Amino acid sequence: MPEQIVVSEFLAARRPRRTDAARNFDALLAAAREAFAEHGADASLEDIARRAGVGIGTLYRNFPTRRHLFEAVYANEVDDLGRVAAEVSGEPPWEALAAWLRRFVDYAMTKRAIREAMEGEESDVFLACRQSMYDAGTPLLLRAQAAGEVRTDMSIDDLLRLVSGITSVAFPDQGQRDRVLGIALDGVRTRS
Amino acid sequence: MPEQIVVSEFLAARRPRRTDAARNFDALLAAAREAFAEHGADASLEDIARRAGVGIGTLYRNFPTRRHLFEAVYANEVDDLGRVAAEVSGEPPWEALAAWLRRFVDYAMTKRAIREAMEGEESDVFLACRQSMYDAGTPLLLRAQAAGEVRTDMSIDDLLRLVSGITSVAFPDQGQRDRVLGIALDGVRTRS
DNA sequence: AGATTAGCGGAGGTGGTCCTCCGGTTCAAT
DNA sequence: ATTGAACCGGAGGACCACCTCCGCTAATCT
Repeated sequence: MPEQIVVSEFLAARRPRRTDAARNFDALLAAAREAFAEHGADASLEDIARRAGVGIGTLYRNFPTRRHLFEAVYANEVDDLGRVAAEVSGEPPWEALAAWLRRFVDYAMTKRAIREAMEGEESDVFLACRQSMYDAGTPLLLRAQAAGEVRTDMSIDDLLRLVSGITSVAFPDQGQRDRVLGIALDGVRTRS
Repeated sequence: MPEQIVVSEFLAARRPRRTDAARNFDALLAAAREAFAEHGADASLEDIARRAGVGIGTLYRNFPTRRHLFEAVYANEVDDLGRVAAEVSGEPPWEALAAWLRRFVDYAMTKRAIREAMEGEESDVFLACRQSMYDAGTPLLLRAQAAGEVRTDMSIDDLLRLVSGITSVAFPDQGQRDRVLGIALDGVRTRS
């Protein structure tokens, strides 16, 4: 099992074993994901508990601090990203990279949160997550560069910051977002 | 006098005539600019008053609601942008556009705020500001397109959203931000 | 200089969020 | 079915931001 699963293992370890407790844990995670997507990283914790149909005490038992909760949600998303990278690795170099990046954009929750996570103070979990994202994307980038499809004067860090910037801006419709992302990616490709 | 000044006229009309009041007004605007840049659009109003060395009552007298204050700061910035557009209009097409966009990025305050202003509900002032920005940028874009320097399948709206996306992401250092911006702008240029 | 009045500023009421604590409830193991 | 432990949920105190209101201050005018 590759690196990418490490994060969710960390999550699974914290998931309670009793059935009702586990259900609440999942509900909280889902509600938090939703709330963070909507209001950014400082959504109201009491609102999250409400959405999850759970008392505020339960939230605090599972996630002693806002950061714990935030990290848990984030880790979940990042894990998926690793899985997608494996899935697309069969495609031609450029298509694989583009598909992965498009998926990167689609993470609605992470839309706002990823940005706030990249700035700000680092925690172990955030560092691990970022590393995991980089590990997932780097092979795709390197392959596209080796194939002469992507300019060689940029790093995975540059690439993800570029894309997450576009992700964090509001667009009236999805079509425009795709168009603008396409333009940015044209800058990433080598000139023919 | 072109369109761009309209916004600051609106501002000047609201500026008190008494000297101490005018000073407070300016201090509040400066403090707000700073606070919004730092904490985003929901910075604490009491903190802003404190920074300005002014009572909270004074803040509310000048700006009855947070939106009023926000709009005032925003209008100020946008106005400058119009002025810069006029300044660079002598440069060659591509250089003029690029210089203007780079200036666009530099507006630290607007960094976070512009993004939040572009989503969310529209107000008259925001619409006017956006329009003013578009009015300033459109001639530069059209000229660069006419000169065959910029792809013709994108609008000023696409362009500003692209750039403001990059603006809203945190970068470890200014150099990386410039590099990434350069890459995105390569996507904007026509292929030679 | 004195009167006038615009403007100041902060005390305090309101409401929302954070987080703790513990009496009651529900699960699971026997 | 019973029992013990794990878990639930929300009442409540601390805190902070918002915004109003009004007695006081100081700028402007004559």
